[in-house]
Amino acid sequence: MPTEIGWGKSYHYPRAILHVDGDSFFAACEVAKNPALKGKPVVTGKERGIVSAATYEAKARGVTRGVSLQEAKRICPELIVIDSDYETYGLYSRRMYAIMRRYTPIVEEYGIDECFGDITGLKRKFNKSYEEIAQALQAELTQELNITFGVGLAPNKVLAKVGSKYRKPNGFTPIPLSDKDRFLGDISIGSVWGIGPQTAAYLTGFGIKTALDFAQKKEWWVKEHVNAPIYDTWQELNGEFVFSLETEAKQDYQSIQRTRTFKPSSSDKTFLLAQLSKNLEGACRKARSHELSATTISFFLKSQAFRYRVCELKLVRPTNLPSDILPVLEAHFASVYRKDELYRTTGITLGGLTSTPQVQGDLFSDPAKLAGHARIFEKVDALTDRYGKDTIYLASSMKAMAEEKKGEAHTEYGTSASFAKNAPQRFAGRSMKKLFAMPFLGEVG
DNA sequence: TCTGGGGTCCTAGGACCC
DNA sequence: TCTGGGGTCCTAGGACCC
Repeated sequence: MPTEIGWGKSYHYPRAILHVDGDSFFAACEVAKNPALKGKPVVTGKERGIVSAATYEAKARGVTRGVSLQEAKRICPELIVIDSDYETYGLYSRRMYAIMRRYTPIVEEYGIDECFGDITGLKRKFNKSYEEIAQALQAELTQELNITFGVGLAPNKVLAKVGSKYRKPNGFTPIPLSDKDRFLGDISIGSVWGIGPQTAAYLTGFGIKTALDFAQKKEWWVKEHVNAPIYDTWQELNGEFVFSLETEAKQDYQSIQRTRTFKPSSSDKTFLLAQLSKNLEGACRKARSHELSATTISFFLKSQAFRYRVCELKLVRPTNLPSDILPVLEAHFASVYRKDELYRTTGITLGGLTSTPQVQGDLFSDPAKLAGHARIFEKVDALTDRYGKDTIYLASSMKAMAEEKKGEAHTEYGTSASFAKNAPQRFAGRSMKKLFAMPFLGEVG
């Protein structure tokens, strides 16, 4: 076994994987951005009405993630509540990735507040042990970003994840192969990366309570009782390197989703359609900003009892314009709507994304009209970029905006429910799942 | 954690074909 | 007319992640 010099005991890592995870990242970014907040109980998530992230000062007073702001204020009256600022978080995120890249080019940008790095074989280059490299990285992150990070060092991603969350905040936990069982015995099966509530409950049924219990199961047993991804997780808990690092910065989306939850719940059809219209606007805007077009859409209503009713459709040609999709959505709304049910959430997903073709349309649609719509939404995007979101929105979204925009001036533009007047008949006789949306476009304005 | 929003991937089972 | 066996593709939905 190779030995390492310079950091207490010598440990062997067949592969040296780092995982870095920001402590209370969103809240920490706010404090880093505005040092006057240092030492104070701060939470983010004002716009959502629940706590997204809380500083340790807030946590010390009993504020936890996910509680309503009302409740949080009650627990901690001096609490400072801030709107989420994803632009800033993204900025800090990129700086975190950049610092990791000083040590290795093999970096996976896994999430806004975390990343993996592979430093296998770099001891000579830095003239340091793996542990020392990890600690140097951690120190640089803290110094330069004014945010603390949990750091894990292990032979693979699953174990590195165990390490980064083992001690908080500002923890560093190396998990060498020879020592891993000591750590795995401490953590519940459900807190292993990749094992969610369902799988945890299933495994607990076999008496598996800790990560160690699971790791020690025989391979034949594991193969027989769990699916492939969980089997891979089992292998990593046993020190194998299975999950490789995805170093390509993810650019393309498989799908784009927008959802809205409202209180109180509603069964008002017009209101729900307006919410979906907002969802659609947002999703299409994002698609346009990435030059993507959808070939399928699905939308849903979620009831108070968290029951989903979903409708999925294929589009006859790729598009990223709400004016194309809205009529289709309206035409099929009835398939998910029950008037005696209260709904809490609406949502829409654009799927089958392809890069937007230069010239949209097919043989049967009017190219001039299509180009006109495209131009209108270019203008909409420009206005939105300049003056902010919700500067301008579809008339069909108005009822959704009414509550949020009380008294504020705003602009509306055309495209209304009348688009879809003839739509239902066009689909007569076809089964729900096999419907194809038709490119019926109406006038704008 | 009585529950916000945005994603990805896996798999069973049906449709269709030879 | 009834019967085999096997492959591929797609979809629906489950499960998980941050």
